[in-house]
Amino acid sequence: MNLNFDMDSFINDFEHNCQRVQKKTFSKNEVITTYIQKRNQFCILISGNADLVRYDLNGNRTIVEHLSKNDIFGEVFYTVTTNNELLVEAREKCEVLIYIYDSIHTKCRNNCKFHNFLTENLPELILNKVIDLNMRVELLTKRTIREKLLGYFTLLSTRTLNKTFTLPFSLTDLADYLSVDRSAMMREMKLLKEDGCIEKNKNKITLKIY
Amino acid sequence: MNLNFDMDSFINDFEHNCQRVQKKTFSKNEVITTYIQKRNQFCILISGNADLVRYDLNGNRTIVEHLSKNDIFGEVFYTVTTNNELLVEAREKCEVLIYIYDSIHTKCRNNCKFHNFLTENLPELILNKVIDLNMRVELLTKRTIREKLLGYFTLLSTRTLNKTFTLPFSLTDLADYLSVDRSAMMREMKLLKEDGCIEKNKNKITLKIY
DNA sequence: ATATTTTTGTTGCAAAAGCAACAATTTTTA
DNA sequence: TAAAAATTGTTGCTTTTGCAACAAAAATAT
Repeated sequence: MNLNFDMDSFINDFEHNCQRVQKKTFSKNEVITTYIQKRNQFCILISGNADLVRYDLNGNRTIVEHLSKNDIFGEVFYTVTTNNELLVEAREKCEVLIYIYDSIHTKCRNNCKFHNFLTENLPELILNKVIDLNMRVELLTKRTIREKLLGYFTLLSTRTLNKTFTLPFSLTDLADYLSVDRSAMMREMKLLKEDGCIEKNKNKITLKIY
Repeated sequence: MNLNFDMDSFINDFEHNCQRVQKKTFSKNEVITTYIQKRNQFCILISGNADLVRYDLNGNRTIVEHLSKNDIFGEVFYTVTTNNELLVEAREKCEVLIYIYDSIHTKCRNNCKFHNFLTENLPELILNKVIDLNMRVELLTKRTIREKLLGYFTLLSTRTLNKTFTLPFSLTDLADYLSVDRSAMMREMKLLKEDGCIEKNKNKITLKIY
């Protein structure tokens, strides 16, 4: 995600002098956090990528969000009404800033770097989150698997400024992300190839239309 | 939506001394704004309610968002990549604050009330937006019409603290909101009644389970 | 390097959802 | 208040999607 400020240099300079912020490292497949109880946790993904996943009662897995560098997450963004469990799973080695707060407004007593950073940049971080979520809603409201696939491919193509791009995750995960059955998605993908809409080998896709 | 600050009293006191903010009134069915071109429009719905709708190439209408008092909207929240048109339609008489800005950071030269208000309260307003959107994603990722209906009803029941509640829009709109075919939704609703999961007359629903 | 696990690709069949069409009711408008 | 428009409710049929199961390929772990 493109930011108007330099997160990296902030992170490099960041001294850990605030009791309420921690920097933690997670290895592949570790659970970074869960959204079970309300504890006002707010996290920033500094490096790596992760997924927010939900397992429902029928055993379906849904990738609710795919998180990459500079994305924010945490149960502050949720009213925990669901009866399904939400987990954030590291997809590769991840560095995460974890922060607990009472309110967005509450400033740290010692006027620490991190709080100044937050006050300054939170609106932009959250705004980016809203933009991401709106694109997610756009995708999910599409009526057919074909439209969802094409919509997602168009998104990736636009982002990379290239008709050819690599999927950020496996096809199994893609189905869980689009919230559709994997075999049905594979079938539709085959049809898209046959119709000349896409080319595909492995996780590399080329959009032939639009 | 419950806010930690008093929007109403701000609005009442609000004097229109900033060139970049306008307060406008719209009557039922008027188009409040469109998300066609990038012009950094950011709006706050002061009263009434409205829908953000999309019409796709197959003639399907989707209610992307249902907006009510204190909700924020505008194309700042969108990267306009879609080829479908997005419109905000007033569902009843609406009062709207419309604001154009270069960046969240840019402060008004005359240090006006509105800008102070924004600086102070924007994080909370946007945070609420994120929470809403996450619930929306939760709903849309559900796999069946039945699950979507029950999920939505549970949401309304939780919000109103009551097993019986009135839908905020017509059944036709509900289908467009859940992004499913209306007749299929009606059929599922009938089954829900037959299975004793809900009771229903007109737009009043009672949840019998959970 | 080999065994194990995960992912990919495929299919037949079943279930769910979409489409079209229409009548009945309710709401809106003239 | 009568006419027009929109919403609700329903159904038969078609299409799409999901499910289950399996083989092949690839990735991962031992």
